[in-house]
Amino acid sequence: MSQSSIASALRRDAQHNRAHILEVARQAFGNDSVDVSMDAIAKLAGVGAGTLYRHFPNKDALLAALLVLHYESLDDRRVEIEAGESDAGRALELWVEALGDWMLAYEGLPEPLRAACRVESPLTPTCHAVIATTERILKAAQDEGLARRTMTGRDIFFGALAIAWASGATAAGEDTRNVLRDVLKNGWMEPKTAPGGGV
Amino acid sequence: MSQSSIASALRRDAQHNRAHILEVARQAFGNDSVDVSMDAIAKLAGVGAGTLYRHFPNKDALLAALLVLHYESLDDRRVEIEAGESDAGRALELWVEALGDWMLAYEGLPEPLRAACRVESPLTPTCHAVIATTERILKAAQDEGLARRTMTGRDIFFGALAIAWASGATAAGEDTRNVLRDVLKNGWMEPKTAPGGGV
DNA sequence: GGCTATATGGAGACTGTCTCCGCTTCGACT
DNA sequence: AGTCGAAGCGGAGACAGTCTCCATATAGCC
Repeated sequence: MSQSSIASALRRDAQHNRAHILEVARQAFGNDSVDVSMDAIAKLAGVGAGTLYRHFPNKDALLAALLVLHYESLDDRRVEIEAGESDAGRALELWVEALGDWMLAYEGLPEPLRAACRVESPLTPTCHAVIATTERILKAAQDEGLARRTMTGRDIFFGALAIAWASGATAAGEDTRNVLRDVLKNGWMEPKTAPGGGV
Repeated sequence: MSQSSIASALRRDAQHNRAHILEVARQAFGNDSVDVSMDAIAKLAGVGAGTLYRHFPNKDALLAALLVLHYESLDDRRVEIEAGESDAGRALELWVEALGDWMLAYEGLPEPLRAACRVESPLTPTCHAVIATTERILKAAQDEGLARRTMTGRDIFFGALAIAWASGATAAGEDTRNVLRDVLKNGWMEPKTAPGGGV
């Protein structure tokens, strides 16, 4: 009874529909890509388009709701990394890896994420949260001299996003993905010896 | 008269229309982005949609025709670089810079370019040509020990493309673009002293 | 000037996002 | 249990984009 106010704000049938739509969308986006049409999702969920749009006013909102769920597991991973890894440099490395996987939870996801960083969208808050976390983990590494101060959390976020976009979910760019990840890593790592080319 | 066989294969009015459409499209894509609709371009050019599609069977084909023109100036730049720069490492650097500009000739261009690398499209040949050139310039740098052998021309192409995509044409990511470009550069440069993190 | 291959333009098929609104159903109150 | 208003539902259809089809118009060779 004393659930959250959100739960009680929705009639029980609506709650069920909402959850069902999310589950169906998760599978549809996961099996194919975010290109699956809203109408198709409505049909798969056995509801009318109106119902779908009542719960999620546009496609980004649906994606955002799905991503918030995913974000929770990303945050769990963050806690895990921060707890288990005392080396701030290694922690950053693990975090960026987790970040890459998160961004590719659904094929085609990088595009709306990028858009959300430019114009307000339902995905925007999640993006900002991820950037802030990246910033924090980066700073810890910087404070220990394990990462250059030339980069910001935002830079790393965009770097990871760009790599996710370029390599996509298809296997086509497996090698390229690994190489670019390595390039990004080298990019933030503090050179052990002489400074390379600065900004 | 003894122009190319292409010219004589088209009636004069068709030649004129084709050229006019190209010019209009160039301006439209340049002022706004590649999102300008085909219908809008047809209207701007004062022709029917049928005429537009007769000359360019789909949007990618139109983009490809435009890009081929741009590719010529990119190739001029390549010749210029190769002639004027004896340092193979510096040549690579200049080439990647030119590459970045070329990829952002029109806002939104990176997306179709990436798609063309995965599935056949009118843009595919141009992409392959650019990758091959990058490979060649990279190899020259590698042979002089100025670039790591861990990267391929394809990797650098995708790296540049990813950066172009992430920073877009809008000014929003000016800093990020520069930082990422630097990261990419550091990524291919042979470390002067001790080897950093390997693959 | 006549004729035919070539070219044209725009209606409309198709697909996708999203809105609107008449009808249904839940569930609180009696 | 029965009533009833608010919450929810579904799907027709508005709108925008890509691209096709074909009746009509035109260039340019005779």
